[in-house]
Amino acid sequence: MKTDNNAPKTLNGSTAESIREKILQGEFLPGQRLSEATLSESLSISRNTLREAFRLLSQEGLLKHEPNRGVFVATPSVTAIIDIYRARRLIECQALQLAYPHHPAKSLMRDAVEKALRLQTERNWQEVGTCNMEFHMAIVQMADCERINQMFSRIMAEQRLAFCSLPPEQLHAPYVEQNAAILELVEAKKFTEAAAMLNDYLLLAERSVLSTYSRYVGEGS
Amino acid sequence: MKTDNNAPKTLNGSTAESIREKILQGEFLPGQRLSEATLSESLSISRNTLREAFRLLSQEGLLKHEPNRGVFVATPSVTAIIDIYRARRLIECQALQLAYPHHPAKSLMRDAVEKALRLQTERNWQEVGTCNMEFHMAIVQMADCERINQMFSRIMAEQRLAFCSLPPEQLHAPYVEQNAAILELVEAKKFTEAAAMLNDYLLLAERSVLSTYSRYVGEGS
DNA sequence: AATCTATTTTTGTTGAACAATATGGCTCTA
DNA sequence: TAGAGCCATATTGTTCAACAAAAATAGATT
Repeated sequence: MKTDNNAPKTLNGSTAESIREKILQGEFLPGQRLSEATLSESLSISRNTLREAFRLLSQEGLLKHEPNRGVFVATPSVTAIIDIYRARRLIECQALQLAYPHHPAKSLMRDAVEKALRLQTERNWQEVGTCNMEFHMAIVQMADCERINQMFSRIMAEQRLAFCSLPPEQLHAPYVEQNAAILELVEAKKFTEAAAMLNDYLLLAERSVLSTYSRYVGEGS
Repeated sequence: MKTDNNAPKTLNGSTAESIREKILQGEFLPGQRLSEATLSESLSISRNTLREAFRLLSQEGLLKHEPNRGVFVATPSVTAIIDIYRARRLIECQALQLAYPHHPAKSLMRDAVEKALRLQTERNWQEVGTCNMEFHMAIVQMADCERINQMFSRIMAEQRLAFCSLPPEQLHAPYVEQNAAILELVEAKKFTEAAAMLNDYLLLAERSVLSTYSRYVGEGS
């Protein structure tokens, strides 16, 4: 087993990683403008290096680059949320149908569900959300497709960004049991039923997120 | 109708566009190393600007960035081709199943098929290949999902890159009729059958490409 | 209040410089 | 001859200072 040495080897790479983290951690808020002068000084790096990191993150969808105006933390709009859930339904449900009985990702699903159940009793919603993401990431891994995995993790990062503007409380709570139910169907090798349930799950989640979103935020661009 | 002003407004953006074009046109060959000093001089731009363009294209998958070694035109390996076709089957077939009768993308499919049939008689394989790509792009657009469209066009760019190393002759020829048959099923609103046929089509295409590939190229990394 | 102009700020781009890392060739040794 | 270590070289990574170009701001004019 090789150590997955994914650590960035260049300064612009590690800078991108650091900014990515700050965005997902909520330190940089959606819509916020990131000034080259200010940020490069506060990170003690040159403007050029920072700009390279910006290009990396823009292509990932976490930053939005407006020529001659600056880079901004992406602000998921209502249409973006709809689009994200549409992509998720397409990818996740199909991945689940392509699954086979003893796929290694199944244990990842189980781990995620059990961990979520545990953390739910502690009311640790932040971590429950992470488990939920891991669960769905595991579903996608069933398709055994590297490119799909990669695009999906980007989509989930974008969605996580949308959640930043929302109250974290019960957003994930009702879904832990749903995940458990889906896992049960998978373990019973009823892949088609599992996919159908997942589809309903995602439709419901979308409606819930959208209504919460429109209550807390005005309108997306 | 607004003019889709997609033209890059910055030099690093237009540089990326220009390099992208040269890669897809075969001017830059897979595996080739792009020297910062040489390229920046031949394009009459500064190294820093070129590096920003490199970061853009690396994230698109057209270039591979190896820290401290340089950037190389991506070289699709056998495993990459397998992965690409797996992603295509997942996305395209599902998009086709999600289609509805009067979707605007259907006319795009028809245009692509008719144009391909015309160009086929002229033995213009280069353009036939482009039509084939447009046909499959149109299929994906049936899903009405911007993020899926975007990732798919990246995947197709990567595949086109793989085709650069291959003789262009009959790679697309037998598929024009297949596309026409799929279109017919779609127009007859038999979406599930169309998806099934597309799946077979892609499995066959994968086998064909792989055998051609292994005949012309040794082994991927 | 709205428009235009001038000022200021910020981004875009450049060139030179140096540090850090890989490359290639060299010698030395076994 | 094959391989290990070492040096010179080339390339990438990063910084800095400067200026051009575009956008944001403020002020003056109508």
